[in-house]
Amino acid sequence: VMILRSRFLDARRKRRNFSKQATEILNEYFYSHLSNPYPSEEAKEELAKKCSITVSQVSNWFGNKRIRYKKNIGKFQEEANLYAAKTAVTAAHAVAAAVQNNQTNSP
Amino acid sequence: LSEDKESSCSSEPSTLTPRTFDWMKVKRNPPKTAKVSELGLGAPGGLRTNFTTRQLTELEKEFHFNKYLSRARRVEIAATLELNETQVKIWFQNRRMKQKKREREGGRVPTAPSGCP
DNA sequence: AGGCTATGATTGATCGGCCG
DNA sequence: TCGGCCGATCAATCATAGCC
Repeated sequence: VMILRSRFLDARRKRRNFSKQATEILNEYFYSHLSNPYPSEEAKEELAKKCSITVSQVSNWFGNKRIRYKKNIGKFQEEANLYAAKTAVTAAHAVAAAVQNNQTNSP
Repeated sequence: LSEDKESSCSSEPSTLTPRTFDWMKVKRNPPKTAKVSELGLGAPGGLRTNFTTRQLTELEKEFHFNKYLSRARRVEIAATLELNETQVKIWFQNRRMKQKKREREGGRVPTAPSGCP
């Protein structure tokens, strides 16, 4: 019953962790959409391209992330705040840029 | 483009507190494989059945013959492999999706040119 | 080296929507 | 109204990667 588990010791074997930056991009999306972390097919394709991984891998990543996040929210608290702060900063920059742009364009 | 407006948290607009959204509460009903106080048989109720190598081999063989099953064929296979018709039906459905996924992923794009140890 | 956690992939089964 | 299929997702598990 046990030895037969080698059913297909398959592709699952050689697993490679995604690059640090890819994980960064995925986490940024996840936490900036924490209220509904379900990227559309188009969004997945875009993320896949940015991360240099396949759309399926993006789906797997979100699937695993959602399940593991809700399984133990506390364990991700730190990470959540980290990315929340990060997106807040980029948002601030965007606003600043917009204001700057507004002043130079509407005399 | 539409966006999220989901809620159902406790309250607090606390800026730095992720909150609990509905998707985090989603719970799937346990598998109703066969029963829950059914006729005799010790069919596990609420557990993910583990298909044997024999069952998978037969299902795979049948799949390469037909991607879709007729009612009759399904009954036949279910009996032969000792599975419910539903399990056979679901297996074929999942198998078709897997097939499509492979074809779609056939010509990949993932930039992964790495050295070979 | 040995153990434990993090993580990507797999897969039986569920959910909601569509269709004949 | 009923059952099958699709597409997405869930949830549990596998096997490995990586840190200590």
